[in-house]
Amino acid sequence: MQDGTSQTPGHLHETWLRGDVFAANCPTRQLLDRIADKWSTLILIVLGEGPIRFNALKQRVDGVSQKMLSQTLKSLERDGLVSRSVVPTVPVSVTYAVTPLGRTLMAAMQSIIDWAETRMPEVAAAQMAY
Amino acid sequence: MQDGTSQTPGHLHETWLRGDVFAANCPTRQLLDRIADKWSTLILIVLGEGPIRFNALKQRVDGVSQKMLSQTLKSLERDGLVSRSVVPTVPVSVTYAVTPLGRTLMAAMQSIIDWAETRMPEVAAAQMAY
DNA sequence: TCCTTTGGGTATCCAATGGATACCAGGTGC
DNA sequence: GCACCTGGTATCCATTGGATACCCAAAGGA
Repeated sequence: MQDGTSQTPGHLHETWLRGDVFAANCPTRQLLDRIADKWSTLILIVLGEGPIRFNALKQRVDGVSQKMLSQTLKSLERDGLVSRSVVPTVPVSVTYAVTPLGRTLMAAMQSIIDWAETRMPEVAAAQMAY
Repeated sequence: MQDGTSQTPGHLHETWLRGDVFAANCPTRQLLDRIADKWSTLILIVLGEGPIRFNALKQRVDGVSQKMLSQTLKSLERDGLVSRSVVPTVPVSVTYAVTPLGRTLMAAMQSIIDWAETRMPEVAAAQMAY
């Protein structure tokens, strides 16, 4: 099937302005296609506190299923944001950690987190008023 | 069914710790539940360039369906991030704009956009190498 | 010996979400 | 009368996500 919108027959190649988020080849768009889902960001934030094993991570990220945790970690690993290391204990334990690249992304996400902490009450109020 | 924390969507106690992203009542978590989908952020960014009509917006956000555009705009409006104004031209045109609150969110998102523009090549490279 | 537990998953099934398409209102120009 | 505009809804179907069951291999208990 189509990998999302990555194959848009575009008339956009030469003239793409800064911040052309609408175009499928924009880096912001590509980033969002990767991490703008319910779990990726949460997982990254928890991993930011330090390396953690699969089941511990599952407990910290409230509500995530094993399936989605495994799947999301795989995709974060493929993107070079998270590293996976198998420790041959018994039973085998698997530790996940944020890579240096992932850590730079987390730094950028901090302003979003700060916004949420200061402004979410206003959003909640707006929704009540609606 | 041993988890015991599986669902408490409605009422949240005031005892949430700072940065508890794992808990469902954390503000960051709530923000992500609202805007961490494929279209919300893209739509906000395009709206950030100035007020725009429905169909124009649909053309700028490459690949969005009418259904999702309409739905996402509705939810952004409910959250007080976007305003909707019906202009009685003929045919009726509907203009969407970012509210002041929405604009503060966009400011916070700017660091993510900057990250994407500088670091996405590394992500792409990581994926190739995988 | 068999049974259970433990960590880190997969396999399977089913509900919810997203996308494509068709249709609607209602005013305009042809 | 008919097609066409904008800004949507209604409908159908494919994909995604969640719940649950199961798997592997080794340890530990009865």
